[in-house]
Amino acid sequence: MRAQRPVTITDIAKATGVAPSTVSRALNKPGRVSAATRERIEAAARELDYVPNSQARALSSGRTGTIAVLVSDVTNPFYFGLIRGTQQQLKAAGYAQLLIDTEDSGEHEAEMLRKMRRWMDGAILTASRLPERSLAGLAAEIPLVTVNRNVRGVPSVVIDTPAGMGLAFEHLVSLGHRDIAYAYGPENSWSNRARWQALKAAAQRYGRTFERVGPFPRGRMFGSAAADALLNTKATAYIAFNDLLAIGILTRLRERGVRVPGDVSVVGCDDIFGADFCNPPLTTLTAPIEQAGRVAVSLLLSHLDVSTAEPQRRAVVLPTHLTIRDSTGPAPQLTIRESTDPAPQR
Amino acid sequence: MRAQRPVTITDIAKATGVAPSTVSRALNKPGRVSAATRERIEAAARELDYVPNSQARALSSGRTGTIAVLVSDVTNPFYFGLIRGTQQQLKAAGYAQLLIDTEDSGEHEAEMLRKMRRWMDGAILTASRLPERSLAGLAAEIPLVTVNRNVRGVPSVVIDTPAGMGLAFEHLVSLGHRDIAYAYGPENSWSNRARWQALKAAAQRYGRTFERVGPFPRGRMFGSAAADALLNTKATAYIAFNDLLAIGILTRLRERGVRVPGDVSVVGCDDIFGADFCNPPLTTLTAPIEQAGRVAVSLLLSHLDVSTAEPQRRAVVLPTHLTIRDSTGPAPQLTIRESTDPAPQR
DNA sequence: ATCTTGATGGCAATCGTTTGCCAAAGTTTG
DNA sequence: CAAACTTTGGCAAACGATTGCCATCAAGAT
Repeated sequence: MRAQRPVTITDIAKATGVAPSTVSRALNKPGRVSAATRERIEAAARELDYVPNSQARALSSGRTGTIAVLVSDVTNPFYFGLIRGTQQQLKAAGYAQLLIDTEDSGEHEAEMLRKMRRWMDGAILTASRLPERSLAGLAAEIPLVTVNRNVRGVPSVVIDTPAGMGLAFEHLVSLGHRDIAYAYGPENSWSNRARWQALKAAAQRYGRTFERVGPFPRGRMFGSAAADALLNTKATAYIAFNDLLAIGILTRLRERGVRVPGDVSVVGCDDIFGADFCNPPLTTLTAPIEQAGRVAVSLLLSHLDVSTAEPQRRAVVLPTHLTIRDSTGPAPQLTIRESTDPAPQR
Repeated sequence: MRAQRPVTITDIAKATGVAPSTVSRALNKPGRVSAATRERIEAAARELDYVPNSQARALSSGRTGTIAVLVSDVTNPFYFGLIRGTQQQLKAAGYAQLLIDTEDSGEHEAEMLRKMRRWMDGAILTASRLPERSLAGLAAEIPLVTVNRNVRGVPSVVIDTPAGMGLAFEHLVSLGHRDIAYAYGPENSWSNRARWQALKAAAQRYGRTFERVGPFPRGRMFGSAAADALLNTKATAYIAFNDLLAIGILTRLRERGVRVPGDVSVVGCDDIFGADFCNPPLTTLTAPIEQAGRVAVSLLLSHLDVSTAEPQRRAVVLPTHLTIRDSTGPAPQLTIRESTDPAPQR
């Protein structure tokens, strides 16, 4: 009712009898005007319910107060925590969050970034499908932080799932599993490749045979294909690219009458929403997802402020831990599918 | 690399030898300039990789090309589909989506809306906690569309879960359940109240006794309290405010050794991510959530364009359907907790 | 008493785009 | 052929804030 025409800086100037520039300074550069006038101006601003027009501000100052967060698929539960983390931290710093769904396409991602580079002060790429060179090039134009993607020259926060993979492997080995298989995720996922590499290394360390099925696209529904492929191996324990896939695998195994963890064990990755109440509850590598979002924002914001100062481009690594639930158990004494195991213990 | 200083409309004007105003018109009002010059200008724009500065545009035209979507909690899976729906439709219309988490607080919601009213052309309120009068007042200032909230004068899209409640009730009755209880959700939820009302009406229609426990706050963890409270009633079938609560209830029942659906049946609401793979898979009222998001955007956008034309404020109602999974089954012949049932069949 | 200096506030340009208004064409009509 | 329109393009004023530069004034130094 009250706000017919929005209150501008000029209205405040008129009300207090100073120039618009003084109002601007009083509100933004505290030291630049005398305490007395500043207080008068602040009072008037409050009184008139003044809200700065960010468009106008952006036009002259060049900063928009908006940070874009790009996710490859808003409906992927992995991003829930991430989004919440960024949201928290951004709000605390007075920034708005522009959420963009790149639909898992690198081109789409690049186009969005180009189209919107003027709308935002910086961007957080939570699952970039862009090649390294494009990323590095983009980073030269817009302040960027990547999550779970490590590119030289671009600050990043990565969740150290690869290290966690060692833990998962160890866990399965300690349960007596000798043959372990990995359900490989999408080729375009950096995390997937990193996890696979880590796992291969772990297998080598323990001298275990190790297979891989896939790649499988993102999404729970492909768990069926993955489960079938996994059952075709001689493995008794499966590690899935992520929880979504793992849950899909669990569902399919149940359909096919394979008991978990009686016949086979399953380990997921990320500990997303649902991992704790699926059937059976999933043993998984718990990632500090929300924290990753917060850290990514801090990183970005620190780069924004001291843009001219030292480059301070950092890569933050966040540790994970293994959460053991009911989907893993001792290896079956006799493999249900094959009994061929004449090989010595090691 | 190429884009040192961003290309402006003036650059194009210079390149083609026309005035900036002509460029603006060529790009925005196709009919206003001759086809020949327009083509020349478009070519130049393409050539120079021109990206309009939305801030400047917003400043003079008053429209920002941004729509805010307010959710009460980004991590609530209910919003996943919604966000995806709005995202789709907004992108198609060339708008950007500004996602805002109101943290389930009406004050926070109002403040955000106030602070950001200049950043956006309109807002979609997916779970407003604001009182009716505030909402109506706000709608006078900013184009608004509500989801699952019906306020006079504010266009809305509501998912007709109440009608679906009838279906759920019927389903349980047909399975032989005579005593049904509702796990009441948060008081500040409009949907919750609407569902409760519908259920009461259904109970009356069927002449069944009907109890209610709660209210319970939002969130899965409160399912434990709800389950305990429900077990304290003589009901053999439970309907939960939403799936999140239902899943929590399921978890607790399992803990307490109550079999579902052997001992009691459970019905949820919304069919969120997870409802199909929890243990046991949840019978629930499937809501067209994603569609709701899309419709909300269309509604809002249509209001934006014809602001001066007929008011055409509408309320769209989306139907739901019952998805029967494994959490509901025939009523137990003999209640496990009580055997007192001397009453005649009806 | 004069000069320097620092604090304070105002003027005016600027950011990039849109849009009302006007002028110069070209086109139709009587 | 003149009058009356229609196109088409340009000028210049917004939009609301920021900021470099200058003017003023008071206090301190000489």
